[in-house]
Amino acid sequence: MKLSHNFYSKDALTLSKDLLGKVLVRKVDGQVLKGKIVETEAYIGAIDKASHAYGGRRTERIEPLYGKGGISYVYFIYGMYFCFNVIAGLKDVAEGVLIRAIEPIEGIDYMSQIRTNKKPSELTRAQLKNISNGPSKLCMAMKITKANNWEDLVESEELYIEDAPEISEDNIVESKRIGIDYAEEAKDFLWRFYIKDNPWVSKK
DNA sequence: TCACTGATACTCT
DNA sequence: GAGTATCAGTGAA
Repeated sequence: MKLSHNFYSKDALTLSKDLLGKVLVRKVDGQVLKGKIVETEAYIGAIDKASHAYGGRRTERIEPLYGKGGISYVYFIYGMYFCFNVIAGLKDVAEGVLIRAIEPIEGIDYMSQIRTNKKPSELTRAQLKNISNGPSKLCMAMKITKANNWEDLVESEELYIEDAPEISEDNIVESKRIGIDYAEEAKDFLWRFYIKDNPWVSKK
């Protein structure tokens, strides 16, 4: 079942944990691609130097962050890559959750084709994980681009998140976030969450 | 398996 | 013009 607006109407930290184990669904080119969310990061604009919206900054690029919960925010980074975020909270509150890694469930053949031009059976274990164990990798695997920016995950039929059994607290690991060394004290916030012992997590 | 580094283009100052 | 919420390739063990 597709998650409702209600699910997203909470703060980013809670949503980050709640999203673990849920299933990201992408329909593209007549294919159905599904992946279990295994790693997330919270970004809270008001207090977080690592957030694009820190200190109330508001530009056209980050405008989706201020939108209502449940819309997508896809941004371009390092000249080559996309990252996919889910917006949390209410309108005009800049909170979001970065999806860092997924575990492919359905459409693996197609994702493998996109990423390596080979069938999954031809890949080594390492290559198989490499399909989606990182924020930009999962975007490539699922063909998420800037065209999917500002998409409503509750209304859309091409990009949404399905409900799945909750992950127990015991299996959620909190950790420091990644790739934000410039953010001073904010880089030490334990705002990254991942599913314990899941091989698809980008970094332990 | 791990550490290091270049690629690359979009956004804000 | 500078900086960036990253990745793939390389080389050494």
